[in-house]
Amino acid sequence: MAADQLSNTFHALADPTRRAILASLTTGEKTVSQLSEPFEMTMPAITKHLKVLEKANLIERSRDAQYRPCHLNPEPLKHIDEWMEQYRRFFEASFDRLDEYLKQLQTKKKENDDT
Amino acid sequence: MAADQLSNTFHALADPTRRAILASLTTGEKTVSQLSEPFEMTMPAITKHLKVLEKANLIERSRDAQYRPCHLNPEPLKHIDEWMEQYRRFFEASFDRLDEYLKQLQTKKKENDDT
DNA sequence: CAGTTAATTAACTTAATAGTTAAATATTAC
DNA sequence: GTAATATTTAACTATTAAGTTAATTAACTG
Repeated sequence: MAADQLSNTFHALADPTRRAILASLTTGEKTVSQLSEPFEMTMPAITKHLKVLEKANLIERSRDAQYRPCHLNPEPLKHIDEWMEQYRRFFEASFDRLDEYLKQLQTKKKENDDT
Repeated sequence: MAADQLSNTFHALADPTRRAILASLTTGEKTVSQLSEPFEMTMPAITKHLKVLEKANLIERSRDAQYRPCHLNPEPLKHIDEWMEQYRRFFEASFDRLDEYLKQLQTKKKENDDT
């Protein structure tokens, strides 16, 4: 695998199990057992996937008793988003961007209304 | 490699040579020789990279005499952008999105002024 | 300290990647 | 039809990836 960080990140994302793990971490920290629960795969396999995600800097780990909780680090995704910028004009009209922004504002508004 | 399209796309992007090829295609169609020119790599190696990009549907090819020109297909990048949506809130404040939209509007305006 | 739970490491297998060189194919140009 | 150019395919090598089972480490629990 190429040593550059963008390649590491894309490589880490090129596997459905790893993407599912990331998605699972959007709701907060999880232990390895919790993360492995949805998959028909042994724990060592999950450990390896976590190593790939960690190498790509997409997750960070801590220690809590026997547990090694993981949490999401979104930074590398931001870099992908920035890399994508040079291609946006090829697949996206500028007004779609506004649409999206307005949708986000509405979501924010609802969140604020709720609290 | 996993069979799903998103995995194929991420895999194709996980190599600096392939990303450089894509970037090169943003300025228009190129032949294989033209694409291989910047790289210290044999033609068959480039052919293989093109096959990976083609499998990911990131490029399309035609025939022009001996040449097999390639052009960019941005569709899979759009899918990545959509996939990314679930993570944007983790790395991006909503006003960044507005900033970007306004920048795009300015660019469009300039383009229109020029023509 | 003995036992249990959580997670990792080691050793191994199988398949896929990324590159090479040499040969083959397709098209044009004379 | 022969030669030249552009590109691909074949055959091979070395490395990495993704999974397994079995053994090990780390920390808690009684």
